[in-house]
Amino acid sequence: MKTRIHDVAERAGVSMKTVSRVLNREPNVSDATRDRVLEAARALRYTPSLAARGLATSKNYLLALLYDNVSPSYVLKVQQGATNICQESGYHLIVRPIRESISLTREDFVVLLERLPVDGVILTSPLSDNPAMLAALNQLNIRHVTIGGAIQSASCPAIGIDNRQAAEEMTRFLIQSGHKKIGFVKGDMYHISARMRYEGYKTAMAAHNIEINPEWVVQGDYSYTSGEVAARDIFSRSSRPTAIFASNDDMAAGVMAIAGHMGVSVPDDLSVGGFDDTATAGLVWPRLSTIRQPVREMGEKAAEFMIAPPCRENDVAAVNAQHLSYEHHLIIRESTRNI
Amino acid sequence: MKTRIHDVAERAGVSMKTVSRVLNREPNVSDATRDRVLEAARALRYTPSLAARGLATSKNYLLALLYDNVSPSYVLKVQQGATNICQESGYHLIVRPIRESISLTREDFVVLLERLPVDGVILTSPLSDNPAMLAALNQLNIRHVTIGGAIQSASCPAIGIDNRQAAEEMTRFLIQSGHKKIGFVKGDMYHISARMRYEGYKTAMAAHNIEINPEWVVQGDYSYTSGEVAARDIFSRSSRPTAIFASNDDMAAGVMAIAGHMGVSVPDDLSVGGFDDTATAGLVWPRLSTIRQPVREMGEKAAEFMIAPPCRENDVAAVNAQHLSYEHHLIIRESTRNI
DNA sequence: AGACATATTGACAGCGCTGTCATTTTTGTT
DNA sequence: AACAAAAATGACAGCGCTGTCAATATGTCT
Repeated sequence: MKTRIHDVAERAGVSMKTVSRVLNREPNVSDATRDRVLEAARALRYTPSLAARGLATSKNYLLALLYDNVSPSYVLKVQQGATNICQESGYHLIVRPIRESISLTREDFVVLLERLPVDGVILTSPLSDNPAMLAALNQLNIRHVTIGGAIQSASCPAIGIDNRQAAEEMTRFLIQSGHKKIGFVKGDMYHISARMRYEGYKTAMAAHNIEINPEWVVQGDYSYTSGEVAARDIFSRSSRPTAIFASNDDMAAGVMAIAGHMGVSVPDDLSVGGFDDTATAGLVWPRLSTIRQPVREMGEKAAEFMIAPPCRENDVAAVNAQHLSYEHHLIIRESTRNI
Repeated sequence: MKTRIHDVAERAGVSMKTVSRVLNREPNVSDATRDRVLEAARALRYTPSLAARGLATSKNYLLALLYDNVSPSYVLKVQQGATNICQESGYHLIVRPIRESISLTREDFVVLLERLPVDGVILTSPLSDNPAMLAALNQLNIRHVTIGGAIQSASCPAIGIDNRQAAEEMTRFLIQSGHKKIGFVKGDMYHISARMRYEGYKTAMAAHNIEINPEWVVQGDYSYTSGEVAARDIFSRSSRPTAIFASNDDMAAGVMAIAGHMGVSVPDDLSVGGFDDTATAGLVWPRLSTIRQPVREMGEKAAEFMIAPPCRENDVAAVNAQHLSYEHHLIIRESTRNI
């Protein structure tokens, strides 16, 4: 039925072990032998059995991507990046949506992780910053990497962008476009990113000596609906801002919908800034000015970290090299304008 | 380190095989023994090794979800449904985005599938209808199920909705709202769904003796951008329709964006209908009237089909029972109105 | 040429589980 | 009580691969 390593060995006239060596790119195989083996393998269309290999090496050749509740296009981009890398290395990516992760305990996560036969776990925000999850991972001694969570303070490889600086940049852009009355819609504060983005907004405002009107700063939760609620809230105040910076695209889209509904024209009466450059940003009209993160690349790097051999415990430099902050880009579209 | 079945057997005072029987819910174990084993397993926090089990049974306990290029929220819902079921049965779901699948040959797919160590493959549209993919699957004798592809004619389990009837329903709804000048944006004709939706539109129009103006029927490819292009095209004609039925939400959103841009007010000057009820439908303003598919349930059913023991070859009834057409729902929102 | 170091190769056990089949225990029947 | 039939249990091999370590081939240096 299925070809086994034994068949390849026979055809190439070598031992199984030698075939194994060639297939795993181990050293100490003569070029002639290597060629012979590779050809035999190709001719027989041999693919090694993951299960057998896993049993022998006590590896699983599987990574898990865990996510909760973030925007679909974000998750899918991470997924795409991670599978790209997995593919190259003979790994596979298994996915697990986890709903309402914030209400789960460490024990819940332990149970979940115990039955996940993987060599590494990729966490996306808000799981990236979930202490119970991180504790469970450490307890079970499972390698992991976070995307979009805290970076400097992380005790594991961590990948993201400088949310604070990016938010500062967007805010500065609005200010330089002539806006002074700038509202802000906060994201779910469970996400470190939400806190950093808020910080960035405040920093930029302070740097330009613009006082923040607290009536225009509203708590959201990163959902479209919360953006709508926030916008209704802000528009019901005695005075209105000329710009609103929503800390993600979905909320920005919510703001725009309500603006449209209330006869506030974007961008003529109101500039709206988003964050993430998800699919949403290009779907609304006018299209959102936003901050782009290189999400696919981040997914790739995360998988690379999990597949690469673990670096030595004491190698501080190597560990620091796993705290990776990617560049972001301010994308200017039609939802913002000079005044 | 990790507990093995041997440890559990020792603790329960039985043989390994008996533990195995209990864990796999095999018959012929006395209740007393079963309880003892289960307790021992729980106490030891035993989880079986997928690799070892896989090697012994020549199963992989993995399913693959293959997708190309459809809307992220759609894919994610299928994913969610499928993982739900996998979880219950100790399976795991591995994902594989496949880009530009239409340009790949059977041989490409064979190579791809050969290194996918899975027990079953779930295909979403447009892969569901890709003959090269289906041929590869059959050649390698890999179980598979399609979602959103052809149903009656499928040679494998197939899950979907009656696209034709759903499109007919939407069209009828527009007609009954007083519209006669109804345009249509076709989807990518590689998708069977796109063809069926177009059929449904034509059927409904014919049933009401309304002649279709070919100037208002434009080819799109299911993308947002193609919706924009289509709208520009339609609006540039000598006369304009009062309603446009775009055969998915993304294209409908594109139509709405261009309408907004050209001063055509939705729904006052133009009603717009979408299809799929993806996240997009709720993100645009006004929100789209559309057709909802029970996507999560479809993902669940697909996984169930792949996990359940294969039905006997000659059991025609059982095979037909695997051609499953789910109910759709017409969702009326603000993008359409009576005239 | 001989002695050693080094590079290449192979034999074999064993990873943790389940299938097969033999064995023991229980149940049912007369 | 004796026996057959059925239920419960266990011994053991082997799934396909790789790690270990021993064996052999090749090269290098006096």
